[in-house]
Amino acid sequence: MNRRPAHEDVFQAIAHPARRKLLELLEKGELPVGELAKDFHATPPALSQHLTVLKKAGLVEERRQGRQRLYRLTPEPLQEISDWVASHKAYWVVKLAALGGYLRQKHGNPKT
Amino acid sequence: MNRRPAHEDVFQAIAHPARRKLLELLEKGELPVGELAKDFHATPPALSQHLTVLKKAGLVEERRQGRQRLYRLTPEPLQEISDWVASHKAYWVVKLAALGGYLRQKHGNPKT
DNA sequence: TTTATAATTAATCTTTTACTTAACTATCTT
DNA sequence: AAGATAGTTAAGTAAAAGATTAATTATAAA
Repeated sequence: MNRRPAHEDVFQAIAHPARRKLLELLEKGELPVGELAKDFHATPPALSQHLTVLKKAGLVEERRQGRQRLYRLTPEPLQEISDWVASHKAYWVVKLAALGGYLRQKHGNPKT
Repeated sequence: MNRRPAHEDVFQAIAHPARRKLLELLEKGELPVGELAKDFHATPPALSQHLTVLKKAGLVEERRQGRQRLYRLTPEPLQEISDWVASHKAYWVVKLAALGGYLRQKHGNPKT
């Protein structure tokens, strides 16, 4: 069945809030670990390990410059999340809209 | 800082492929556990435990009918995923488009 | 060349996750 | 009432995830 190993799974990678934060920080552009560390309450090894997870999931790439390591976002794998959301959202929307309709009937017309 | 406990986190809940599959199955409508089990290679307790995770994340609700338990999708918490994707996708798109541009320059014009 | 800096890797520990088997609860059928 | 059915809860275990401290690598500065 060839399932992708958990440690390369993008759903898994974004499951931890610390890693989502890292991705968000990297939207500012390529940054050295030291910069990431500033906005981040964790020891250097913990940070490094989270970055490794992101790297294995293909979400970041690393480049060395002097003694710094610069990380940049490579967002392509996030497409898988986006696709999953998109392919199911159609259903949710109907579902949630139906709930909205129900609530409007029940409580009056908050948002005609 | 009031972080939501991991066992109620929707990102965590959808991180496991088995749970994503359950959500997808439930798009067909409310179903008893036995129906879910058919499309699902797992022992009853394993299935039950995955359903519990989904329930704690607010993604499904359970209703008893005779000796069956019917589960239905309550997709509202998935909005958090959708919002996260939406709020970052703007950035990815630029990033990926830029890469596309780069590739076009480099390899000729696959998709003017 | 020694020392400092930036960050990772290694080793270890704790906690959480996922799964399993066994026992249990509730309902339905006979 | 005695099974059978549907599913959960409990208890135990193994593996994975996350964090920590200590050791290591590579580069830069003194």
